[in-house]
Amino acid sequence: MNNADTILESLRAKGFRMTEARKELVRILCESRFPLDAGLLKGKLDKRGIKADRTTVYRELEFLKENSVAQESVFPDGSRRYEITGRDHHHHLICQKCSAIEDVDIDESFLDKALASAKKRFTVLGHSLEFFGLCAKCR
Amino acid sequence: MNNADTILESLRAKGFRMTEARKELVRILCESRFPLDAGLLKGKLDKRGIKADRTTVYRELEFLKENSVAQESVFPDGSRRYEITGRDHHHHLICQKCSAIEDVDIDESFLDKALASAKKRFTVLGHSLEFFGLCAKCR
DNA sequence: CTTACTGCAAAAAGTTTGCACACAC
DNA sequence: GTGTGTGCAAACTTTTTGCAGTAAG
Repeated sequence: MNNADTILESLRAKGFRMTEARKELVRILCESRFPLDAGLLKGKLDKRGIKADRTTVYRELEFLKENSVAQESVFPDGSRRYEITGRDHHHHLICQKCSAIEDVDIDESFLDKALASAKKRFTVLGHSLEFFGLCAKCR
Repeated sequence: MNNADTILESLRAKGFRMTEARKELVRILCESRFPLDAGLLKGKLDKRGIKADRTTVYRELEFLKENSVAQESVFPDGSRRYEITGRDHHHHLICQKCSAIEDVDIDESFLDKALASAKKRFTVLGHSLEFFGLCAKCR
């Protein structure tokens, strides 16, 4: 049983229904190596022959977010993107020219130290860190 | 001569015109301790009795960005915000409850090291790093 | 007087909402 | 059958564009 099926099974166990849009969105998110926005997801559904309204995609993403299946993040270009949860915490390298997106893992232990003084006056719950520049093809 | 006047003078020296909207936007950006989006800037102009259309605000922000007077960044909530350039490089702590924004300086020397391997296949030109959580009042 | 800059109207892009209907279970 | 999930239309938010008119220098 692959990752998508595991996720879908746990949703079903919670009493949620298995619709084509839900199943395929979870599969697409599991297969993607980088975060996708609502428009891209709608496009992929179309290509796979799943007809679902824009509204359904937005509502489903909200649903997946609420159920901790997908995580939302806003990219430096303003796009609101979603990726499957459960992956190791990581960040992205975004090509300014061709919009290619790669994962990058960085050691964040420094962040705790660097934020030590700030944490006295602020409870840090999370962060957003993305890098932009040029990918191998475009530089 | 304060910072805003210095900036305005250099713009005038380049042959650009001194309009009320331009002068006041630069002043507002200089005075603000955190980045503002187009809507907030429009509101501040209104309060100060400067009537300028939304369009003018957007065009002026584009102009200030092109002339390196203001820098744009997209916040984790999706808002596109602007702050005056020339300040030391820094990041922000954003309260999820009341939307308060504070500056935070962190030592980023680690980033170079952490990105060493990624830099072999990607030219890193910049990054966006914001923290979110709860401010002193809200936690 | 020249043209940078502006306002207004309209469009575009992304996202949300209300409501009746459909379909998963 | 029950209620979750859907499509459609419309509204909303944020940003952009075209064009004729205004005003800074």
